[in-house]
Amino acid sequence: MFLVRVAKDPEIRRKEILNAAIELFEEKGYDATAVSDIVKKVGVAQGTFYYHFKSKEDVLDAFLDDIIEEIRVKLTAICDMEIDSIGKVLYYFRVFNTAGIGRERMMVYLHEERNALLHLKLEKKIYPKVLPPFQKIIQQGISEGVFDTEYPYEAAVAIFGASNAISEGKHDHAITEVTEDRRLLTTTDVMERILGAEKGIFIKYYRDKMEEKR
Amino acid sequence: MFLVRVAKDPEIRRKEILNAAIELFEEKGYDATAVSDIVKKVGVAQGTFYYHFKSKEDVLDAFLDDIIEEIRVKLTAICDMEIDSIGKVLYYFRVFNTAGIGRERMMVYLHEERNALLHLKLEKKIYPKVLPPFQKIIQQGISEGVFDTEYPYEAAVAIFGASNAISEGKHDHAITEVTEDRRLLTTTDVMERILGAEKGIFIKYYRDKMEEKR
DNA sequence: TATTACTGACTGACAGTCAGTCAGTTTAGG
DNA sequence: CCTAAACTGACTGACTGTCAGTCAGTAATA
Repeated sequence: MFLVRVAKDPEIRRKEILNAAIELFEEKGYDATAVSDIVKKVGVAQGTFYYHFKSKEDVLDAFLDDIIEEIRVKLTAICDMEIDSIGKVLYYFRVFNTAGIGRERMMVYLHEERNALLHLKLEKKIYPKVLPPFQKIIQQGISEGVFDTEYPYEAAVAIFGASNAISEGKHDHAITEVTEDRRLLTTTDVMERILGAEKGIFIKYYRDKMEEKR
Repeated sequence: MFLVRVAKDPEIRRKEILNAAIELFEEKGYDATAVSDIVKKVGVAQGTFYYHFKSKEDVLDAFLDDIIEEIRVKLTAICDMEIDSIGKVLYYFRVFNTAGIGRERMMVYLHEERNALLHLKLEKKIYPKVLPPFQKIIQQGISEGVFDTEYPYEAAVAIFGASNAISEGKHDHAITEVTEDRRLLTTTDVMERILGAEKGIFIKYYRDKMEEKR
């Protein structure tokens, strides 16, 4: 038994392998996906994998870079919009709620122990991409007079940390049952406080301008 | 070559294995520590390991349970103290800054990729232990009239998320250089805002009552 | 013909298994 | 009360299966 050997443009092959890997990562998790599974799915030899990727972790990095680049592009677009800072903050968060596989599934997925490495790497890689533009939005808000903080960078860091913790709590350790509505309410409340914004300004803006666009 | 076989009280043996494992985890990281390394260090056979532990992950869980129990005991003590909520909050955070190997080393350790599983598991396990008592402190503060929030639980979650994010070295790419002093300043600022406390109240209390005790 | 893409058998390291060993303890017969 | 047989459970270490990663060689292509 033998198969015809096909040589493809390396970029094409690389994509093939990467896509197969991503599908398997989403299906079985990173740990449980063997390199032999990936090459079987693509229909190439094990060596081909290592011709295109340095290691199994290297594919993971490529996967994460894809996700992060997708998000970065969207965020840059938001920063360049000609709207006020409140709107930008809300758009900014909408990107996270819809990015990648979709926040809900993504969140559960990231918290599975078989994806621990993926989780850690994503966190490490995404913050430097996301925080500087967010800081700019906050500074815009300060100029506009709607935000008031001495530490715009740390405010950005704190908001991401806090909102992440609030929405993660849903999956793990919530005492009170957390509805989607309460999550929105508490997250915007915390954001307003950290940014020194008028109480209720985000929720008001959200109800007026964001919801109608759904 | 042969060694005398020694049978010990299972609890003793278990501790021996656990301690050796912990030392190796701290030295080489979780991933890089092989079960064969652990048993070599204790001087027992591989099978003995699996007589006392279900799996390699099982030792990790035992290790984490140890750390968490140590912290839980300290936190409970703080909650039972007869002092005001501001003091309790500050003591609460001091426990985290000195717990385990020491915050600084622990933080670096946890962010190494070879410890990704350890990191994720610790996060998952520690929050349910830490948040409910912290919520109680916040409620005490509300009764005392120094805090003002409608969402004490989410405030607790947000504070942990935010302060973690600020100190976790997500500020690797910070524009301003982050000193220990700035970290304290920004963290207390964020806490005050989330809790609706008077501006500067934590820092003032810290400088007055906490620093003298060092 | 040279270079590039690819092959798949191979290696070494690892987590976990298992049939069997042996020191100590309990039981039963004298 | 002694002792030998039966039993228990901690322990052994060679073994298995799986996996990431390697490499000497082969086919396709420029």
